[in-house]
Amino acid sequence: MTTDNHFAQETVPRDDLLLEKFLPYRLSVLSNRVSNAIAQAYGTRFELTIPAWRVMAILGRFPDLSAADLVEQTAMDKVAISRAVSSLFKNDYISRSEDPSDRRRQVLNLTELGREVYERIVPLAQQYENDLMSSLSPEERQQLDSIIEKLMGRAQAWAERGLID
Amino acid sequence: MTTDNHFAQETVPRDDLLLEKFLPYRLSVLSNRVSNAIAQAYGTRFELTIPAWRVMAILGRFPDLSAADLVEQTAMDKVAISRAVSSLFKNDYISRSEDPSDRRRQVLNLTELGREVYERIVPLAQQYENDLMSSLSPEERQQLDSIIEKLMGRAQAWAERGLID
DNA sequence: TAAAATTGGTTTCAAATGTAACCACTGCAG
DNA sequence: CTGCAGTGGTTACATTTGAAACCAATTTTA
Repeated sequence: MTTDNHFAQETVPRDDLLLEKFLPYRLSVLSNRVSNAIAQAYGTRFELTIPAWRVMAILGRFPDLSAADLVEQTAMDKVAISRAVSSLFKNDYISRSEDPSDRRRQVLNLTELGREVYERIVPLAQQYENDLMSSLSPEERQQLDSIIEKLMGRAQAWAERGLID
Repeated sequence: MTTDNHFAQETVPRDDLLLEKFLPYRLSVLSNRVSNAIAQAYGTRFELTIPAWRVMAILGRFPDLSAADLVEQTAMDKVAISRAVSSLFKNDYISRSEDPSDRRRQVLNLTELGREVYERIVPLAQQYENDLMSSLSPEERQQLDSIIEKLMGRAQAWAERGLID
C-alpha cells in the first residue's frame, strides 16, 4: 500500500470500481473509437492499414529513413514496421534502396505515387483531428496537450521501471 | 471542405502532419501503454485478460446481468464478451444460470471465488489509476474528465452519423 | 397459430498481432 | 585475418481478434 490509509482495509466502506469513470478504460474506448473510424477512412479509400499509414506519415516528413529509424520514431514494433514496409513496397507507395555503406540497411522513401497518396491523406487526417478538436476550446486543447504529456510520462515509467507494487 | 479557407488549396504552404502531435496517434500510444501495463498486472497475478477483467468489474457492481447487458454496458464486442464469459466460467469466477423466463438468456454473477478475486483486483486497478492521476493536479483531473467526455461525444457521432466527408 | 423476423449467444474462419527464432551483414577483439 | 557479439530486417508460429454464419428460443404479424 503506497498511500497512507488511516482506516483498516476491511472496515472501510468498499468503494466499487466505476468502470465508466475508470481512466484506463475510458482512454481505451476513446482511442478505439477514434482509431477505428480513421482506419476505416484510410482503408476504404487507399487500402492502408494504420501501421502503413503511420509509416507514410513519417516518411512524408523525413525522407531516407531505415526501418530501424521508423521503429524509433513511431515506437511501433519491429515486425509491424517490417510488414507495413513490405506491403507499402508491394503497392508501390515506397521505394527501398540499399544503403551502399551498410548492406543490411534499406533506405526508404515515398515514391511519386506514395507521395500523391500522402498528400491526399494528410488533409483527411487533419480533418478528423480538427473535427475532434473542434469540440474543445483553445484552452482545453492546450490543457489536453499537457495532460497527455504527463500521463504518457507516468505510463512510460511503468514500462521502464517495472509495474507498480 | 467544411472550414472556410480563404487561401487556394494548392498554394497554401503545405503543413505536414506531425505524427507526434497528432491526437489520434497520441491517444493510441497512451492507451496502449496503459492497457498493456495493466493487462500484464492482471494477467500475471490472476490470469485475467482485459475483457475478462472488465466483465468482472461490471458484474461486481451490477449482479444478474446477461451477456447482452454486458455488451451494452461496456461497448465491447459480442464475441469478446462471449469468450470472456466462458473463460471466466471455466475458471469458476462467475456462474451462469438459465433465465426461466427466457431460455436463451443466461444470468451471470460472480461466484464466491470470483468476488474474492474482484475484491483483490479493485484496489490494484485503483492503484494504477491513482498513479496515473497523481501526475495531474486536481484541476487537470477535472479538465481531463470533461475533455474526454467531449471527445467521446465527437467520436461517437462518427460512428452514428457516419464518417466525415 | 404458422411462417417470418428478432434476439441471445456460440462457433467458424480469416486476418492482424506479438514472440522468438532466424539469416545476412557489420564491426570489433584478439 | 578470424571469430564472435551486435544490428538490420524477415520469417515462422502461436495467439488474439473480428466478421459473418450459425443454432436455438422468442416475438411479431398476418
